[in-house]
Amino acid sequence: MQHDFVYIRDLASHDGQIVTLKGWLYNKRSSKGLHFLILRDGTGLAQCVITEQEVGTVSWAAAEDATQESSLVLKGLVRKDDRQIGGYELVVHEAVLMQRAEGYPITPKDHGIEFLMDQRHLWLRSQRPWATMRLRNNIIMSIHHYFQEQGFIQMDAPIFTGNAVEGTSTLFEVDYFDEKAYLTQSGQLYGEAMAMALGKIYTFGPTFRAEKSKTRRHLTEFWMIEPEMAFYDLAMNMDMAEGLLRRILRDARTNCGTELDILGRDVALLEKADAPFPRIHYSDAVDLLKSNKSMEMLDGELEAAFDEEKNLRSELAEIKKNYGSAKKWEKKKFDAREIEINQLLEDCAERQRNLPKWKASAIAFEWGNDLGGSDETVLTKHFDTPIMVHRYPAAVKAFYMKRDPEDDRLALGVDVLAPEGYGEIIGGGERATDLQFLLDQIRAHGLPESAFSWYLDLRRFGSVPHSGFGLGLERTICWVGGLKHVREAIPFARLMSRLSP
RNA sequence: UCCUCGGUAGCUCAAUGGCAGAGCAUGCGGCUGUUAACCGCAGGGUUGUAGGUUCGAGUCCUACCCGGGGAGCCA
Repeated sequence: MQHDFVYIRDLASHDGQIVTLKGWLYNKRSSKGLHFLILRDGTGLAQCVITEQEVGTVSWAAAEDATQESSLVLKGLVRKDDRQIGGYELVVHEAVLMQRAEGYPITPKDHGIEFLMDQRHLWLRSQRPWATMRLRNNIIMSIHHYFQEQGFIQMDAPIFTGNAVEGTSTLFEVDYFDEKAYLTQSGQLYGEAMAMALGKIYTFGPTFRAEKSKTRRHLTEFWMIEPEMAFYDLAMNMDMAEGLLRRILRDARTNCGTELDILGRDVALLEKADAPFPRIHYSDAVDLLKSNKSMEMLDGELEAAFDEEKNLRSELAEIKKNYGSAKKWEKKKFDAREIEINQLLEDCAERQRNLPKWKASAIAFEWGNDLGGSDETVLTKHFDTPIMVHRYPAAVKAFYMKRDPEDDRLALGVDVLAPEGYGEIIGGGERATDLQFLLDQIRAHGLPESAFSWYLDLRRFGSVPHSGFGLGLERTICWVGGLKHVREAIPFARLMSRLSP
């Protein structure tokens, strides 16, 4: 493709040349007869210097008038400058203002999450979303490469379904030509049919849950990757899941250095996570959860939260004491630090509330329960890598799970829990193969047998051992990128309280 | 649905029950190498809504509305 302009990303290869950049004004700093235009073009940021003496009146007026997010065409000389982020700047010879933006709402200053989510269509232009979307793209490509290189076939499950898969989640109901239909909560059962036809397949598509969950880990619409493999048992399934995650980690570290830097991600933690994942039997997980080691860890963190609060409060008192005699620029610093301290104090208070609850939950935990969110967090705090907890009590898992031949109370399921409190990013397991067992399970779960007749055909005609899992894309992006909320990991998040933009 | 925290200028936040403020953004002025540039001036408010207590309410009480993150459920 021939362009009459170059991208900021490619400036290094145009050192000393006259080029044209097209983009939007990200920020502007000015002095007399001089503007520093920070241009954004989707590939990166570049500082473009324009001097009144060296350009015509039309170009100078364009630079004078340009406001934040105005669209611009800038022609000039590419010059190496080590002070710049990209290492290069543009000495502008000619500037054209395509459109003058007025009142761009996102100023170069802190904003609250609600305001930013209302402006998501514009917020995507900012640095953090820019880095996040590029990381998302990289992770998506890692997933495709990983599966394609092993001969998997990508095929998608339907989005409209006639019945609930597991009978537990709340689904979105839609009118389907006067019939009830639901938006899919999982392509799992269809994936099994496709695996019986093509061997190894994976789906990659949207999934919908109508749960009223207001947390940093939940979306009502999210993207899920669900591989399904014929002739794979639980151990092979776990190998596949671990291989996928470690591939994602490796590719992100190789390809997304700039993005992870913008996101402020501690890359050393990602490096540590790229090591063999411990595989923990449910019973061992219960023991670890209730161990002295866990209790000491929780006590230690609670103590740390109180210590931190004490230090923050004395710093705050110190600031208030010195505020009156401070110079103006010092007061600005004090104000900023005070806001920061207030936020940290809220974090401390939350930990002080949560940690005793987590401890109580761990103490009260009994073999046979499902692991709750806090229990998972406690377990993962013991490790630097994701952990794979396998063989859960069958009672808390879906009807299609195969039972453990060594302990009929257990199902051959596995959850992969990411470190640093990110929690469950994969759920999966080995599927039941016996027709009569599945019929019994469907009845025991109170599910309509008729809806599963096609699924049961998979056991009537050449039933084989098979396994698979579901990977939550946004949760994975959060973990790799060190994000706080899944809503940052998708361009336009759909939440209980948000359908727009 | 429950628990918990919050709602003050366009944005981020201050304000012992006692004159509603700062920074950023915007406008104007100054400054020829700035890195969220800086300096000066100006405009900008029904303190979420409705009641109540009080000489006096942003602040205390009651109800409601909206939002944050946590439980349940899950990826």
